[in-house]
Amino acid sequence: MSQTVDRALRILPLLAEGPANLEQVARRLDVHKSTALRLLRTLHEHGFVYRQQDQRYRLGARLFALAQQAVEGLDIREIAHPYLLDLNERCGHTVHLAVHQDDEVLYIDKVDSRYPVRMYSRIGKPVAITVAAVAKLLLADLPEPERRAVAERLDYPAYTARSTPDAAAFLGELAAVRQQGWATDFGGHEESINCVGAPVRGVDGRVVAACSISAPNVVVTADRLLELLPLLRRTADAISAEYSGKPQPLKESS
Amino acid sequence: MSQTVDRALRILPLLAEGPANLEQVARRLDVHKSTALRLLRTLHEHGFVYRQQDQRYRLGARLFALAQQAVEGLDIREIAHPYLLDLNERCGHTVHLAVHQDDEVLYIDKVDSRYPVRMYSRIGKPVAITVAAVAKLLLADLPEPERRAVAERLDYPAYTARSTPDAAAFLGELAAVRQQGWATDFGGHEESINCVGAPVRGVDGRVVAACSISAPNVVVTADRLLELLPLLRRTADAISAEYSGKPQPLKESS
DNA sequence: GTTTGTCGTTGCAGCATGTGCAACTTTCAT
DNA sequence: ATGAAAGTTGCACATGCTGCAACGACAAAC
Repeated sequence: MSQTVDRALRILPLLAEGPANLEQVARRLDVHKSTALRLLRTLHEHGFVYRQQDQRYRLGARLFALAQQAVEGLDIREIAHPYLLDLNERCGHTVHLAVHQDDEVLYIDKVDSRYPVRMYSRIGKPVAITVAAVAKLLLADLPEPERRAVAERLDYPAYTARSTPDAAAFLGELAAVRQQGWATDFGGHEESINCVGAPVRGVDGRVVAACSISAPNVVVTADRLLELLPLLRRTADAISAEYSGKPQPLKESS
Repeated sequence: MSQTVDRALRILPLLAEGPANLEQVARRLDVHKSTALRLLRTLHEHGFVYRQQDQRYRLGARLFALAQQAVEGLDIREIAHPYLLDLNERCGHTVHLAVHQDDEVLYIDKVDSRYPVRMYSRIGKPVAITVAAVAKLLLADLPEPERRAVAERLDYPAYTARSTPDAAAFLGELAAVRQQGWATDFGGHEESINCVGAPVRGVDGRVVAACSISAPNVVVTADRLLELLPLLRRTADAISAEYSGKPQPLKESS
């Protein structure tokens, strides 16, 4: 739309390929040297471009700083919330969003079931880390040594007969979860409550959060709950896309 | 320099603080709404800016992708080389540059001593990982569980009486190195050779490489070698700065 | 030491391009 | 329904961007 800005922005991906001097930039933009010079100067003043000793231009630190600041400033909860509402709208069950921090997995958002039977959980409350689907997803993404270290640090309370018994079993389960890209908790925390979860990933592919659908046996069986998996995964992927700033996440596709 | 581009670029840090709508952007740029709209559209077309459901603008994925690509494309060796030459020029000793990969620490560049007595090392050769100063620097920066895992995987050959004896000693040394920001190897590999090293860091502060000065006892004592530490650290910091694309790394200051 | 070539930089005239305005549309709250 | 608030469009004007050509700096070639 704006010719000048358009040209300036085209310089950046060009420099991302590797350093380039003024003439190369001018040629690839198909503009006069002096024009390229002015654009580069402007980019330089803003720190987006940097000039190394041999006078060639490179991408500058500002770019990295910006990207980092933007990532830090992102609030998953804010972004995810409308999607969680929508998911709850479609399936009717309780929906959770959780993140990992300091050896704990915390619920940071929740949309209650529309059915009269609710499950006990609270925003800000640590989840049962050894059994919850969201916890498995978040821990499964850790690098191997750290995953093992955490697993060995944890206690394994026998909430039910189906609770994860020990670190070895937990690590095995994490490997499976990592592999398949989703997780379940069938009565591992409370005998009558089942749960499926899917990961939310950031730009770099790392799992930054996990969301889940939970429902008691009396409302849906585990099998029926699993049928919601595609919907859940689509939702998680949509949140990931928006969180990563992916283009065209607009719902209007006509 | 270029008004249009300048305005467009000022939008980015503004959005890094958090999402903003058209009017807010226009107000902060002190331009008419329609002007801001055109700039945002151009940024949008290039993927630098992204529009979330509530119509507010955010930084887009392109920015992250660019930053990442730029980082990957950076060749430490190419950037560091002139600094290593300069360092060698000033101190006269052998200078090394090393990186960490796959449980090994490799020399990737070397400038030979000006003294007749050379030390044995080759570019591309794995260093003695349990004793070398550069290895300590690179491993000390790993997250705790991984550091421990690596330390326990290693063998601890007794090259000399002063070689690191076992994993516990190594981890202790790594902790100290991490703390002080530099490392030494006094006769741990070859009885008569000493070495000081300093880390090169990337934008995010992580250690991406390490450089060192090595010299045999017959040329300088360990004490004299340590006097070169400030020079070495300045060099490493200069490489870090350029590698991170920091502004004004031009030697002309006046 | 001069010449030649390459590349970055500057000043300027002309007009393409970006600007602000005002009117229109859309969205949302009341 | 009605109004306000925010986004969008078309247009006339002149700002500020463009390309040119000339200059300067530097290095290589002879």
